[in-house]
Amino acid sequence: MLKSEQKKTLQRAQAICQDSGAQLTEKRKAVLTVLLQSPVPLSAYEITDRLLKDFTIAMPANSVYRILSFLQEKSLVHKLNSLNKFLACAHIACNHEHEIQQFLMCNSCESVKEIAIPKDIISELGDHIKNAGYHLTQPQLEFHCECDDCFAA
Amino acid sequence: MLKSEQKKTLQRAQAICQDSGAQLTEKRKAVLTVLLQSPVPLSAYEITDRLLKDFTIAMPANSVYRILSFLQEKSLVHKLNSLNKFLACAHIACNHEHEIQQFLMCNSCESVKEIAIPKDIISELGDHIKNAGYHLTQPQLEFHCECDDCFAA
DNA sequence: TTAGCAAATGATACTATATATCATACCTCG
DNA sequence: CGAGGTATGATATATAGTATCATTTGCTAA
Repeated sequence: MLKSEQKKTLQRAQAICQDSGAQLTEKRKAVLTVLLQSPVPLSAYEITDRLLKDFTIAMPANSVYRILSFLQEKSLVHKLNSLNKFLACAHIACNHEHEIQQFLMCNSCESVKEIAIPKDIISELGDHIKNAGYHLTQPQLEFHCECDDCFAA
Repeated sequence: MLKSEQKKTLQRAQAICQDSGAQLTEKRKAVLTVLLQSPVPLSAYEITDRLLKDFTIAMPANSVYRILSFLQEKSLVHKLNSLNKFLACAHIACNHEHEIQQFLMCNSCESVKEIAIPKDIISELGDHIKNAGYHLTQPQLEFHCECDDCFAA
């Protein structure tokens, strides 16, 4: 992510926090920045490492998890449940409503793309699930893929 | 799962192993039985507990994981990546080809149903993913839901 | 029958992921 | 200033998973 883009994103994040009466503290901002700078999702402990190396911040594990929870509540960060890793939301800076998230994860290079599956496909899936006796509540889907580059190689 | 059903399932599992020149040893059978008897998916350590309580087998963690890997290779057991838990394949006894698995998991009662999403929906998803620059490799999908009973309550 | 090999399991230690509990720091409002 | 809330830290522990090497077991071939 470009520096200028990043600055704008952080400003927008700050605004989102303030709207709900919360504060984007320095530490929270540092965690978010680490994720914004990473091309791949990071584990909580990897975030700890980066904070130390890049920001000289020694943050204990529980604080990292607490801050990640906070950022997830504000939809600034997502957790990839199948990888136990975290990534910054790709849509902080743009203004569109936060919708359901789906993730495409490359098994080779670990890149992740956050996409929105069209409503009609989701609702088809929802119908199918309903027939099986379940109700889809939080359709965060994680697709294990290969990206075009890795696929070609 | 009924006792009689279970016996049949274990016989079928044994046959599946033998077909590939592998053995369904007593310990492997015990792990599979624990999973067959559980209405909810279990973590590796929960399996350890059940083995001790129900079968008086004290199995170290690494053996449990090794056996689970073996059973996964034979498609007798699946892992729910978003929960770090394991469950017996619902289709051991029936003869149809093992297809791609999808799972509906109830957030409340933890019940899991293993379903097959129609090919055309999957391929719609696949097309959409291709447009985003990725190739779906292993479409195991895990849907976090509520089951009808819990939803009604 | 038994030496020898491969497959299966165990012992042990360790790494990685995550949470619980209580203490402390630091604002802000009266 | 002091009370109360929000944020963070210290510490310990729970949970998930892996690595390495040793031992057991059971087959196979002389």
